[in-house]
Amino acid sequence: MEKAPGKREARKEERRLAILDVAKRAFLESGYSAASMSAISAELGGSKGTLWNYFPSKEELFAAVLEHATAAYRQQLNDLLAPSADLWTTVVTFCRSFITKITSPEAVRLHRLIAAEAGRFPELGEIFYRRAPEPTLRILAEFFAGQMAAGHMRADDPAVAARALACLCMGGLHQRVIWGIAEPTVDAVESETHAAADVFAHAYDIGRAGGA
Amino acid sequence: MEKAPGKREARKEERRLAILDVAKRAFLESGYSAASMSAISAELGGSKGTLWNYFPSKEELFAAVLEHATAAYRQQLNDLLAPSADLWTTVVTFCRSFITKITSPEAVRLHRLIAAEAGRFPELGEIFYRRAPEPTLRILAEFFAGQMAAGHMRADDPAVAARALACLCMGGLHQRVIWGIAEPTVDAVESETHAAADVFAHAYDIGRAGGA
DNA sequence: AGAAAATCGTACCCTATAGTACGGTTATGG
DNA sequence: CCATAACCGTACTATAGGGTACGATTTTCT
Repeated sequence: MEKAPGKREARKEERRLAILDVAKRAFLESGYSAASMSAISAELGGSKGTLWNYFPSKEELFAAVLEHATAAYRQQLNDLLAPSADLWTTVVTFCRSFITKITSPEAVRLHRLIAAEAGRFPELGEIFYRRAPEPTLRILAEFFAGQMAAGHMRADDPAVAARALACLCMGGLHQRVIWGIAEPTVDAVESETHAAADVFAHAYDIGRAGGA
Repeated sequence: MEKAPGKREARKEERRLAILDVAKRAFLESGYSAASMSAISAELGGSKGTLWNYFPSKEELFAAVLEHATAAYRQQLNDLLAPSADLWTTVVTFCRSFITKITSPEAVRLHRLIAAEAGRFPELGEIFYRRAPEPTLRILAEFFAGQMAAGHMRADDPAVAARALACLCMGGLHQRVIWGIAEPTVDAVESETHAAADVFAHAYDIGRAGGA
């Protein structure tokens, strides 16, 4: 089905990506209402006609931007679970990576934007959820199911365990960063990581390496 | 210090509250950018001059609305911790009330608005945090400190325990409601309540009443 | 009653913005 | 080499929104 690219299509795709990139910055920075098509077009450098040629309205550009951004977000969340020697280390490592990702400036802006517009663009929350939190929870749940079966942690509903760990990672520092009252410094991430992992380990009878 | 009210001041205050009420609806519904001063003034029924008489700019009206709304929000969060016969029941009751409050339509809209604008109005997140999450966490932490001292739960940092419980209540259903992909039905709240309380109870060695 | 403050209605200014129109220009494909 | 599709620049429309100005009117304080 894939034909030889052809310079036409190649340039079009490249341009499309450039537009999405500029528009993404604009929307993440200012929100939907405050971002301006004219400004996006100006930063792109071409004419406004061209922009409307690619995306026939502000809403459709916005939808495309979110589609693209959440896809990239998902990509980043896929490889967070890296099994280590022991379960405790795996959990700590996951928490650290996960908290680091979700408190990164771009992730925070994306989160804000989605929360802000979820009321007026109902599909928006769904495409985000299907792409980021849901797969992450699924991977976690599958992993915990195996660990429970192997007797490395208390047996219970693995989906509940997955949600619990995700909650513990998202509720504290992440929330405060979103509210703009905390910075995701390395120290803050580390402290949050250990608090989350600690509570989780106690809840599911996970032994700490070194026997603390 | 408080002088006799005087009809002048009384009417002024009343009018001020009416403005805040209308403006609150507008901002919660549309967000800062999309809400319009002219529309607010129109819904109020007076002249635009009067509106600008009370609040000299859109930004100041917005700030006043948030100030007022978060104050009300705090009021509602204060009485959530109602000690019962045993600790397990207290925790479950708290989770249920807390989750119910934070998933209510108005709380969700407020949350969205604050998340959306925290980037551009840095003080905003702070006034919200100081008024709602922080007092709640403090009350929880004090309560847990007492329970730990009495040997009713595993002794640990009570602040960490408070944060953990709050995270467990905010991470699941609440997030999905904010993203617009879940409804805060009674059943959903109940299920979330028990999941959160269960994990917390295991993490802190809290015995269930009836010995499950 | 009379001064002062608040309100009203309305018209107005200025700027910004989504979106259109169009004639000229450049690149691509056959 | 030529038709065609994309692109550019620019000027333009229409609308809306924040904020102001001002004279007329009502309400409150003394």
